[in-house]
Amino acid sequence: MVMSELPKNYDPKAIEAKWYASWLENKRFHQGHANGGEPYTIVMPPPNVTGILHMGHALNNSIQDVLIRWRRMQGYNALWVPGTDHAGIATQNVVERQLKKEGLRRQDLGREKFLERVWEWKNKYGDTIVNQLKALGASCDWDRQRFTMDEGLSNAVKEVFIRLYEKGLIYRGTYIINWCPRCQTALSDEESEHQDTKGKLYYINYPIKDMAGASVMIATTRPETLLGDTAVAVNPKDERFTHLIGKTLLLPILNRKILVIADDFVAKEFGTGCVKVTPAHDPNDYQMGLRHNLEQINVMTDDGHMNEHAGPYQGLDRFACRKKIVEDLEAAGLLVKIEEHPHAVGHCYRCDSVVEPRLSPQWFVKMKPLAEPGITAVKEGKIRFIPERWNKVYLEWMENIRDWCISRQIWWGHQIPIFYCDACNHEWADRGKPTKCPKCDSSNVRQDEDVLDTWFSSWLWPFSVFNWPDENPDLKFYYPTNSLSTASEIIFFWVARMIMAGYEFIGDLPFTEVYIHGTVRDNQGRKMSKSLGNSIDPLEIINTFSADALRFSLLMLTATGQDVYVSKEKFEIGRNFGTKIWNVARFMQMHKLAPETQPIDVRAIRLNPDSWSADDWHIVAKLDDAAKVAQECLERFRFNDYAHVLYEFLWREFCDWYVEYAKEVLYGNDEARRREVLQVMHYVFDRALRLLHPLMPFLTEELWHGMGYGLDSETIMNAAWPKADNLMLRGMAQPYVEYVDAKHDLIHKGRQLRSDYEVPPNEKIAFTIRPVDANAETQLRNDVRGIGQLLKASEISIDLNFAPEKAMPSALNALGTIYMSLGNMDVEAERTKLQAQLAAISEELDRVDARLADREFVKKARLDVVRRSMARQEELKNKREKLNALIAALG
RNA sequence: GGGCGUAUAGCUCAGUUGGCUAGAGCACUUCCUUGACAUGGAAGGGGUCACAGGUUCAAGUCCUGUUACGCCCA
Repeated sequence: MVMSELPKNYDPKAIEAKWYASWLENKRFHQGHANGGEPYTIVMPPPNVTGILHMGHALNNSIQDVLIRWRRMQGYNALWVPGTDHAGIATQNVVERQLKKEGLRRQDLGREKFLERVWEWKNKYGDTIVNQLKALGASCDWDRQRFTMDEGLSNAVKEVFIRLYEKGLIYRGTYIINWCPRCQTALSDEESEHQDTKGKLYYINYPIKDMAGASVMIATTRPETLLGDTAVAVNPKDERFTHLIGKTLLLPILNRKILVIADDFVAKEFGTGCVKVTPAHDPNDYQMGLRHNLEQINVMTDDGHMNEHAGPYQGLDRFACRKKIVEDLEAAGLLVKIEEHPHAVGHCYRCDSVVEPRLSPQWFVKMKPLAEPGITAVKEGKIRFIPERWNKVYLEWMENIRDWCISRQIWWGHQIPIFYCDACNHEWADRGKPTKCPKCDSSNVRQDEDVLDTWFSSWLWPFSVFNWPDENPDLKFYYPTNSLSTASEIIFFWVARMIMAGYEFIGDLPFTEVYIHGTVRDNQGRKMSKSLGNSIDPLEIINTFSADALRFSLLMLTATGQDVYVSKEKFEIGRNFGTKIWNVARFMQMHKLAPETQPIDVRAIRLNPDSWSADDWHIVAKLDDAAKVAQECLERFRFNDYAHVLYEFLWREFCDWYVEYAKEVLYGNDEARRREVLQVMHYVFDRALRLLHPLMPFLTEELWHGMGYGLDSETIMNAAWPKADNLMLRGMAQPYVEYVDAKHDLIHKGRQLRSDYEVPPNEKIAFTIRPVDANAETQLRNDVRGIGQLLKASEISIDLNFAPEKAMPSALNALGTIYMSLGNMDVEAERTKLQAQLAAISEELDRVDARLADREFVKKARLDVVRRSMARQEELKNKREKLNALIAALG
């Protein structure tokens, strides 16, 4: 037996570091197509290079690690591909902040030098989160770690852009886009986050030209944009205003002449029914502008200040301008009123600035044609969201998909592979870095300045990590991948787009299952965020408890797809569980066989069921149950139930019952029994460790070796996943399982008697059991010592004909009636107790009687339900009879 | 405005296709340092399953409505 002595205390820090290093050194996570087998693939949602591990990452990556470790043990060619995302705006912001401390702007460095700085930053800090994932125990194939801006992935991006461009699905156009004045770039619709804001609705009079004193009242939430108004619109069906259509108004302050137009878009109910039209600053107004041929006047600069079209307000910040213009309108007597108006305002998802809808020339992807196959795939169930409800959210978005603004006015990212010839105005896409115009041969050639949206590289992730467009065996083997685990926030940004890219460029779906986990929140239900200061640092938890504790607790608390509320104390669950397992392992090690006997080969245990006690059968059957349930839970992404079943099995069934019961044997001197009980323990514990391994990889690996279950050259990572449903075993075990469950109840009842009569735990006391029948008698007789041990009994008598001579505290059980010998007892208290039980039983019996008397119930309920009711009725009647007898016996 | 989610013990949550006496962890009460473990053991208290209707032999579970909170989209 290769068994090393386990130290008294578990030291997770040293052990976790040791095993992770060993796994890496032995390339345990590495996989390739050449190893064959059935592939099981997960691509990790690439965290931002600027990222630091938060609870959301910890949860998501624990989930993925559980899945991949489980499949690996099942014998799949399991591959988990990690990587990081260049996170265009976020990373650029970080480096710009750094520059600012040096008193520099990126423009001071110029594009090339600035990019050098970003790469420097990336090389220095970009692996922070990757290293944190290692502390978590993530079993990713780090040899395959990718970065969205590495050479291969950049090629994939270029290839995709050019294919779409040549297909006519990428176009450049001037439209209203979401502009972040702080980041000074366009954003996609998804990157503009709507936040409910307590805004105001300003009612303003626009004087009618040549009609002194007459005016039209409009309502707006953004009064500063009136400087760019080129019309006022009313609904043509709105009789209140038909007389105004065609009239000329004087734009307040600027006194520019604008017309009143009629357009169906105007909602009669909103505001005053008259709306100002600002084609350069509002998407709806823009459309209206096109319909009516209105001028588009952009009144703002890139950084959110008013420009030369803003007249006296030029140079003011947009919000300062809002304030000023309202004051001026009031002074001019044109401001009618201000109302509170809660509404949603777009905010930049990177810097939280208020987004400015603004007319701007940008690149777009035409999405409708790309969406079609992705819609079909989910409708036909080829791709499945878990929980299912996300199907609807996804389909809703896909069916109403809008074109994707992909150009960003930043420097860090994939530069758009479009080139312009300034000599002949030719525009073309190019995979290389052309220096000459292919049309006129001029060298007056420049590349488009913009870079692509970060998501334009992430949407290719499931195949670009396998070096697409290069056709290669890994790509063939591992694509499509299997499970994708991610948060709901990212369904539109990423999941939907990956599906579209998969179909468009590979002609096949990127994954078959999308598990959407919940959001990690604090105890008050708030999202964890830096600004709220309510985040719990996973690394701090790993430090105070362990990575295993973090993983176990987190998953134990996460019901499928529901949000998780965590606080530091909750991680004690995992820590305590780990300690419990550690200690039971130490207990097993304490018990050695006599030195002259052949040692147990824990790696090749040959069980002897012929010599088993009921408890041996019971624990082996319960292990089989646990394996079965664990398997089902993992297949259905029910991680909390998976954690729970192992917790229950190891702590309750194994430690609390089986081990306690085994002590009677282990401290005895029947060597054959000692041997077999130890064998059963090792058999069960080995398998339990394997079942637990995906959740608590470090502790299980340490114990698996410590107990001698694995050789130095092996790892529990590759040990076989215990198969469940040993039908023959289950059939044979069934009677024992029923008996032992009843025995546990009997012991519980005995302990209740002790507690009821305040017998101190360390005081031994005699019990007598009157079995219900001869069969129970035999079983109990075989078990008296074990039962006595758990009841702390001085003596246990089994007596089929026991009749107490004087009043004794007693309790009923399926196996018999248990009596406790007490010097002198409070008869009245015992009577009260038994009568309370009798009342409860009678009450329930009445309900069951009534149910069974109901013909409709008997006729319509399922057979097994009726049967169970009848069995219960019998049982209750029985119990009532016996309780009456017990009460009578009290005298 | 539309959609989704949640409401079960003091707290945080499970509860699968309706069917035994609604469960767990934490917290709480009492007792216990017995030979794995006090990061532990034993026993216990605590629930009108948000509210109002309905369907059904049977509803925490299904349907309708109401309220509260949260999220997403416009």
